[in-house]
Amino acid sequence: MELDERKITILKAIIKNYMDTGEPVGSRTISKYVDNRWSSATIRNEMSDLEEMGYIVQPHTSAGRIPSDKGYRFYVDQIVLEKDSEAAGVQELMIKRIDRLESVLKRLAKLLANDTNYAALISGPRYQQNKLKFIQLSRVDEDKLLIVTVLEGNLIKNTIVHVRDILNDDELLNMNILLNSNLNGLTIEEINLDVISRMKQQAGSHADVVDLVLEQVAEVIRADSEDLQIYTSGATNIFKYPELSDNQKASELLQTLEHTELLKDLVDTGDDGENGTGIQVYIGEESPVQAMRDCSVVTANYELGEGIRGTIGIIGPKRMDYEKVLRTLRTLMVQLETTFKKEER
Amino acid sequence: MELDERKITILKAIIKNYMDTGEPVGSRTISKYVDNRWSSATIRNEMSDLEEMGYIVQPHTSAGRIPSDKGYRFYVDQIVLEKDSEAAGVQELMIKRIDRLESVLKRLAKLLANDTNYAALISGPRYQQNKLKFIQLSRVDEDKLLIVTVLEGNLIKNTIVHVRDILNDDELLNMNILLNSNLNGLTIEEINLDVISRMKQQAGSHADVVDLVLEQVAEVIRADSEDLQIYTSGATNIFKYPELSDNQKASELLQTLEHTELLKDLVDTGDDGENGTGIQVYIGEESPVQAMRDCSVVTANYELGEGIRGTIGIIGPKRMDYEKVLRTLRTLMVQLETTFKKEER
DNA sequence: TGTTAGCACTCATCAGCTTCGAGTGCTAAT
DNA sequence: ATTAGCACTCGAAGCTGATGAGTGCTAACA
Repeated sequence: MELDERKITILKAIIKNYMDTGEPVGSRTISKYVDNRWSSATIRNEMSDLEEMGYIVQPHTSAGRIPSDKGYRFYVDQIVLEKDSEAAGVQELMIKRIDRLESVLKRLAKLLANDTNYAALISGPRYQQNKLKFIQLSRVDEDKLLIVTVLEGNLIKNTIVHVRDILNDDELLNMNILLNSNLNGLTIEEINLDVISRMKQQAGSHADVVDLVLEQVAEVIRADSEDLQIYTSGATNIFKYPELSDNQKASELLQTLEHTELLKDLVDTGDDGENGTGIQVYIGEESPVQAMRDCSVVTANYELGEGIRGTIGIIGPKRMDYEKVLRTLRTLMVQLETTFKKEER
Repeated sequence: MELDERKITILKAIIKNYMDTGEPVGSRTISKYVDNRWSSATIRNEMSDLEEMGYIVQPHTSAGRIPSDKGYRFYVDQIVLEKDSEAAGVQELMIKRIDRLESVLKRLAKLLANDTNYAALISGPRYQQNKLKFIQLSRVDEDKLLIVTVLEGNLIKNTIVHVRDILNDDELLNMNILLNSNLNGLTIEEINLDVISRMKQQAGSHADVVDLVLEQVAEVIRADSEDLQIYTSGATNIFKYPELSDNQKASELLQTLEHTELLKDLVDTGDDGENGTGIQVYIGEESPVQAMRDCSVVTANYELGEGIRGTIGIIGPKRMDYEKVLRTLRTLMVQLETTFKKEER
């Protein structure tokens, strides 16, 4: 059987209606929706066909129809196809003054959740190869040193360590020079025994400080590549959609959103999306996360230059407003990139 | 009417039972619970009295009784009274290696939620008066400076700024000396026009760099005192308690836990608790947060020395295991303090 | 041949009803 | 003062029938 013009019109009408109401939609409703172009009986026949073809399903006999995963998939593909070239509409999303990337991401997730009324998820950037850019030792107390480690991509980490061996100002300056001249531009793999022993030799009586610093630096880099940061926001938005908010499902979904380690499958994809936009849509069972099989998930990969990449995602009911979500995500990508570029200037 | 020995025994039995089951408890149950010391009829008379005195309520006629807020209050006061001197039992709570305070707090919240099966809340420390301890400028790129600001209490903030005016190494060194000699030990209020103009004068041709740095420092300090960090964990634990997990209540509670600004009333109290332990128990309506009127909230204030204070809290059903929660929180305080002291050494 | 009107049928939902059992309050006996 | 007994209450659970939205099928129509 072929998906002819009329079937497509009816299918779209069903999906649109279901998106609005969340209720199964019947043949009479559709008949009215298309200005009685066809009677409910005709619609019924077509619906019967559409069901046979797998685009819609009946939750139970003599209820209206709701779109199946395949139906949504068709709809989404249509949208992506039709609207992709269209200029993204102006959004009122505003990213204000930036302090730390982390706080931006958190705020962004909140904005996104508010704007869409779905749950939002955002992963902190992962850095491909962590090259050391800069190390700075400073004394903050008599016996405490502050180690500031700057990695490629201007990722900054601080550590305070206690030292037994107290350096005077000149020694500290020399130590800084020593560290930077030896370590700058190296990845953690490149800091081998050879480098270390050379540094220790140069450090002379303060070799143990070198040890201490290296240990902390290694720690910092490891910690950074290990735990992927994921922030979520608006998780409770799911209560706005009856089909998700029965206790069993809501509980499961919220628990998943709370335990970010369960979400890493969503942000792990280096995939650029089927159409090169970096945007991916998972409908129902397509989702890699078990608890989201009754939802749709839209993810987008952002890239802030220098190989710093992360993911933004929206989790909502299958009847989510794909058009809006896709539009919002696209706009956001652009905004995030420009804002960040301006910041970096 | 007096709360005699028998009434107390019965009241405790009711509360204990209700804590276990979450169901209203009837006279026969209590009669069995006290090894038939009294018959169900006697218990009924006593329960009638207890109800009249306000310690228990009937959710509806011919249901068993459940403790009222006043009943719980009595119970908690008893526990605090009886067990306060007792040495806190050994806890398996372990705080491992510390990197940043923030991550410790997050992990702590998670631990706490797991351990208790209630929702946990933890507020980052607020610093009473933010004195500048140390400022360090470093060049990270040709035209970018890293400003590391260390506040009293070793709170470290990083900012990267773009500079038009490029300093060479010597100038940078001098700028660092200039900044530190003028600003160290000052609170933000103390950085007045006088100080600023003096610094600009000393900076000579690089006065605009001073402006830039001061602006960022002011920003850092303001941001820090403004937004109180609150982390929550285990919010979905509330689904484990039927009396909290109907859709209406669960949704409201989870939304409140998600919007941390609504929680600040819980952590705002400089109060040390009625008995000087820094622990406070809010039962039902006593809670300052509207959405928690069906819960109990236990908060504890921690102090990491140098006026750095924050709050840890547990949110659970009114029938929470107060004894365990109080014990856990007390132990945690001690652990947090010692771990942190060791870290600071 | 495609479209439509009509009709019998299905099934979720809801209100009203009954039954069941846990639990109470009261009274009279111990 | 305590207890046994009994009538009573009320929520929960199950059943019933009415309602109505929606379907599939058939026969008539253009």
